[in-house]
Amino acid sequence: MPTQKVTKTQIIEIARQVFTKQGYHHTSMSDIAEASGLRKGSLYHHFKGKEELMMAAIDCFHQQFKEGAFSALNNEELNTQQKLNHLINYSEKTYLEDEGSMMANIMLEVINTAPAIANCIKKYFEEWIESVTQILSEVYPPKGAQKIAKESIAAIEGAVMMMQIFNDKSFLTRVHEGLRRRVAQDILEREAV
Amino acid sequence: MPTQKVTKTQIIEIARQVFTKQGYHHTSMSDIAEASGLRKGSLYHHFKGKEELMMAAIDCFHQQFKEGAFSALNNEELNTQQKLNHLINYSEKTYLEDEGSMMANIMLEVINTAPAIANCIKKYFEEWIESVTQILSEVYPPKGAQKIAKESIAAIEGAVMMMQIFNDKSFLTRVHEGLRRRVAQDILEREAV
Amino acid sequence: MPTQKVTKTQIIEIARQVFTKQGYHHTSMSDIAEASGLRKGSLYHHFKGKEELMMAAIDCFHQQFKEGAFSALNNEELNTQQKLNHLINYSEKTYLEDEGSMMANIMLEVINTAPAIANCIKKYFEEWIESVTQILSEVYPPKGAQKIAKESIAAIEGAVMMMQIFNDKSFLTRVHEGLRRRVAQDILEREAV
Amino acid sequence: MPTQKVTKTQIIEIARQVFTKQGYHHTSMSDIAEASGLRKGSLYHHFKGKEELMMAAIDCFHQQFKEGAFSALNNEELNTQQKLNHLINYSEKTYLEDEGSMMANIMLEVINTAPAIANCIKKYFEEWIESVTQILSEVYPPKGAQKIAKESIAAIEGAVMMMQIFNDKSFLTRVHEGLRRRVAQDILEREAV
DNA sequence: TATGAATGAGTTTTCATTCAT
DNA sequence: AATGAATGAAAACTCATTCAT
Repeated sequence: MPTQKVTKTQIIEIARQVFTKQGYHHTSMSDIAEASGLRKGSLYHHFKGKEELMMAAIDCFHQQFKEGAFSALNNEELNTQQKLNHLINYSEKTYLEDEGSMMANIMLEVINTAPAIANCIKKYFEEWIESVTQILSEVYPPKGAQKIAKESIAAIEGAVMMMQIFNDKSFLTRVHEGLRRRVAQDILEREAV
Repeated sequence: MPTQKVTKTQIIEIARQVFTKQGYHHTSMSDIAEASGLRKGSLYHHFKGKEELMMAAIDCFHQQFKEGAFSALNNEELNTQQKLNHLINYSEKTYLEDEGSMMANIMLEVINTAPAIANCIKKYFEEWIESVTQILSEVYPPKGAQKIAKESIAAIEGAVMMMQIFNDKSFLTRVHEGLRRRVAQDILEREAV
Repeated sequence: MPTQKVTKTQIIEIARQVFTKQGYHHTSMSDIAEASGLRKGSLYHHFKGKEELMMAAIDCFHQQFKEGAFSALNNEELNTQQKLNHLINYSEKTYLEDEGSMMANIMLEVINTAPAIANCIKKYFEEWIESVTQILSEVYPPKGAQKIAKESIAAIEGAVMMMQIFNDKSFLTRVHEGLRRRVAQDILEREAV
Repeated sequence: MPTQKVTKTQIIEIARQVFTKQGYHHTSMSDIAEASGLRKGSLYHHFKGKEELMMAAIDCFHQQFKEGAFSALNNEELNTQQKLNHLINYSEKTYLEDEGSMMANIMLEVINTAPAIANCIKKYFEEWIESVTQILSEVYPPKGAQKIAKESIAAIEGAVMMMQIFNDKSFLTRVHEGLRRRVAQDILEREAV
């Protein structure tokens, strides 16, 4: 019937959840339709196709992550350690809540099969690395900063994966705890100099 | 009089490559048939179905990893550090050659959609963790050994993922280099005690 | 307070163009909506459905042809040759402008699939033949008049088709030129008798 | 079931008939499947898609026309008039049997919507014109030969269309009769010179 | 063994149409 | 009048699987 049943934003949020659980290729438009209470055809009123819907879900996550995590970056009231802790805490919270990393899960699936989507996700990781690098540059030399940023994010993604595999959140909490400690220590050392 | 064109082992090896590139759900039996020079129907003489073929590929990889990596475990001529370095080297070599981790790629895809396969892969990771833990137990207390094993493997898998995303092997080489250094240092310290 | 954006007549004219280019079955209501600056749903305020819209376009063309071509029929100031030349000129002009014959294009498509539309178009051709026959009857015996009328119209439609296929207007201009010459000659001969 | 039910050639022949009746866009793969006693999916075992099937039907018709009509061209035992009469007879017979011209019907539908198909059909008309031109060149000057060829073929196609519209075969028989007479007369005149 | 043919269930997508606002 | 949302039916196409040869 012709009145609005679900907003576009709601559909995207639902799609995000379904895609996170089932992956890109194994999620059908029917699945998302059913989950959102619409009929298959109605989805095409809001999105040109499955790919566009997937990218909308990615952009939605990216945007939220930006606002939630990267926002601290430009907050001048926070010192380096506070900024990093904010990022670490936000990352931990998000991945725990989602019980996995949509970005990683989808990425591995589409990297050789859906370049448009892969590109979308790549930008997310680039931006994440870039943000962390930027903060770390306040205490490390540029090259070292980027190296640590890459290492840390890789470690987090690896931990999220293991968390999913073993259904064991300690993988995630430990990496984040480790990062927090490392940051504290390194900053202490720098300041001592 | 149809003579054997491709051996079962060859098919598995080819399937492993295709699955690694394209994932489980996006790889069709046609894809594998084409890649192996057979027709679709012929695959069913060797495997009951797609799932069995996938699991054969997983088992094959698992077996190779076992022989290649875990073998060092029981070699009494090697000391702890040598054993660990062997493991680290083998891991690095394998992931570099495959340009990705089939186990991780497939796992994330099937974890909620194909439990039989997921279980198969889970065992691989369990065994890997177990093996590393065992070696580390020669120098660390049991709890700590397992913790480090989990951390290290998570870090490696995260690095493999990033390597794929950014098409940059340094993610992988750096983690392995880091592990080598850590092992050397830790063992030195223990021995000093 | 929705004010009128496009008149019904304008929609029909636009539909006529789109149908001429793309045919009946391959033209969607969306296509026509888009071309006319309306949304799909709005078309249904003016027409019961696609079929009615198609028939409106046909009727519109038919009406124009009637006024433009057949009008000469009852003009008592014109002699037979002038009437025929008027018809021939109008036909040539119309088909050149439209770069094709909507009536023919649509007819062949719907003849076995949409009888209501087919009937509509059939009437157009009947009327056209009838009109030409009527004029020709002023110089030919009735049977012969109809025969020539049918032949001429068939020749024109065949030429329009070839014009579209080869994107070559000479097919059309030559047939019309041939008809003009034939008319002139035949009438001369009759008068000589 | 896995044994062959219909040959590829039979499918093409059936498709040709269905396409001729219903046109390209309004014929679904289901229609053809049903008409040929196969299931929808099975058609894709023989043809990559609808377009390929359509083109196969076109090629089949083209080939038959070539063998049936154009063959006389190179038969040195026939004189010009005999060759032309063969062509005219074959054309008449074919269009009467098919109760329409698939080539014309489909062409008008796809000319702006499926260029690959349009091109296929265009080649058929080009070849037809070329063949007639070649024979006519034996009695007419080259330019005149081609002009008459084009005119004749356009006239035939127009007549076929009218035959379909009015379900009246006399359109077709008369054009062909006219052509036969014209040929006879022209050749007589030339010989008189 | 190998394969070509067939199939049913499912995929993404299109589309004419309806209707509350 | 206009429109955005919704929908059911059907379109083209895919694919894992079966089986006679």
